[in-house]
Amino acid sequence: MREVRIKDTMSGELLTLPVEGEIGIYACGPTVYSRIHIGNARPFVVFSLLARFLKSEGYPAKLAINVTDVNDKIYTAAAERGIPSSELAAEMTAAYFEDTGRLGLGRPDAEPLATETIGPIVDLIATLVDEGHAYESGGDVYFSVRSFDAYGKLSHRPTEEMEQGEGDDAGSLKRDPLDFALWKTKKEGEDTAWDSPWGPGRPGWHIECSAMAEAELGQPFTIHGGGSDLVFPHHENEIAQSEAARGKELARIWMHNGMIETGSEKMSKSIGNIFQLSEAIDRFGAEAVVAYLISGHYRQPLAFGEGPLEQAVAGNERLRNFLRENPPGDEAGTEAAAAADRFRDALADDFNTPRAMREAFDLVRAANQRPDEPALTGAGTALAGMLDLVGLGSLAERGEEGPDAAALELLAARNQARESKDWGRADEIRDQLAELGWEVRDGAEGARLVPRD
RNA sequence: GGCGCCUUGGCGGAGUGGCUACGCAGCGGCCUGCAAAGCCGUUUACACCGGUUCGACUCCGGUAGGCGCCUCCA
Repeated sequence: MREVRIKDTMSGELLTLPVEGEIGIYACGPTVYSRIHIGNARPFVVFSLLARFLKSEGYPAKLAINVTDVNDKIYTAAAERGIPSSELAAEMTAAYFEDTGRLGLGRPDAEPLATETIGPIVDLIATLVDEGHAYESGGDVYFSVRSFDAYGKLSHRPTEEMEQGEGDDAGSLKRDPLDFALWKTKKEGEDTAWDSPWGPGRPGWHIECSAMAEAELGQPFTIHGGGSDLVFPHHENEIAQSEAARGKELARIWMHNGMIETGSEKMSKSIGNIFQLSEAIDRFGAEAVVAYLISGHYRQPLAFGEGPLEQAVAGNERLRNFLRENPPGDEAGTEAAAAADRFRDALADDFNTPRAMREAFDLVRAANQRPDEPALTGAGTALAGMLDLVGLGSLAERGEEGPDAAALELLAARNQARESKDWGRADEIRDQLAELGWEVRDGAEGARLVPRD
């Protein structure tokens, strides 16, 4: 079990994960009012792979990624389409599961829905009211920010000059402009509501995460993550709610991923420069999308464009080619094993995926340079193990189907043509094979057929 | 205006006080009937100006430009 360090947003320091007890990880998932874009996919990939790595190191990690399925935006989007908001939310939740499922990374250990956590949400709000950290006003319930002294400790903002709301007209109901809604009374045109001690309504934006995180992971848990745009106000407010209610820390480490940018501007549904995850997978494939998302350090912004995606495709092809020639199986030699070790070291050091990938590519080059080096036997085994850790294990999988009889026949005919040095005929057959989806590679041991993309 | 971050070679993107990141693309070469794959070489990368230092891309200060959050947002 390696010592794993993660940069904590709150303290700005690298903190070491505890070796005792469960590693609870909560990452904020999407609000499902439309299909998710590739920026939304970044935390899903980062935290899924982090949990996978920790488990492989022997840490008892549990990953929870929520779905926020009740929200103003959902009402608005549903009204535009003229369908019930619950129907839109269900549709988009299903789309989210499908789109992220196509990444081939499996599912998080828990994926709670806000609408299925209403009980704990109401209880949490009631506690805050009882403790004097929240108050009812006109059927709404607001959190009293000034009742929580530590407010601002995550985002390091002075409480002066702050004002928040969800674009509604609740201003007059608040005692203080800093306060934010925990519970919103049912309004005209809204088609979902739950009973509560303050009348029918629905949760505010931040409270659902506090409740779901506690329900799934207890409090405190180890890592709370999400996009860097959630630091304020979302995560700041989660801290205020949870810590004011329970009198103890919410999470030990705050881990935030950087934004994906198009033309140096962040990808955002409200800006409209979005690229849907499903579209990216359709065009470049899941492996390329995953490779792209781990091509930069999780905390840094990542440039988006066709170039980077195409580069990911090409890089994957290099790895796949190597694995075709060096299929996993043999036990890894010392040098190959050392590369795998450094790969894991990089991941243990603030989850540095680009540095880890360097080890993968370095290993490929070394093994290609010195194919007879004993220390590099089993390089394919080592490489496949590394790639599996970052969700690219499929690069090691052999094509599901070998060449069919027709292709083999053509290949044999081409071999004959080559023997008689009938190059024209040989090239002609090569073109025919290409049309059948096979690329011919002539090597020392004869010609091979490799599936074309 | 407040808080924080960034500026690396054609592109993406790591990293370190003195040593080739890596990948993609281009160019040249090796191999090859040709091609593919692979290998080698290559295009003198670290925004600018000062400072600290024997030595800075890597630390400090400033300048310019850019970004994020402060309103919904991964």
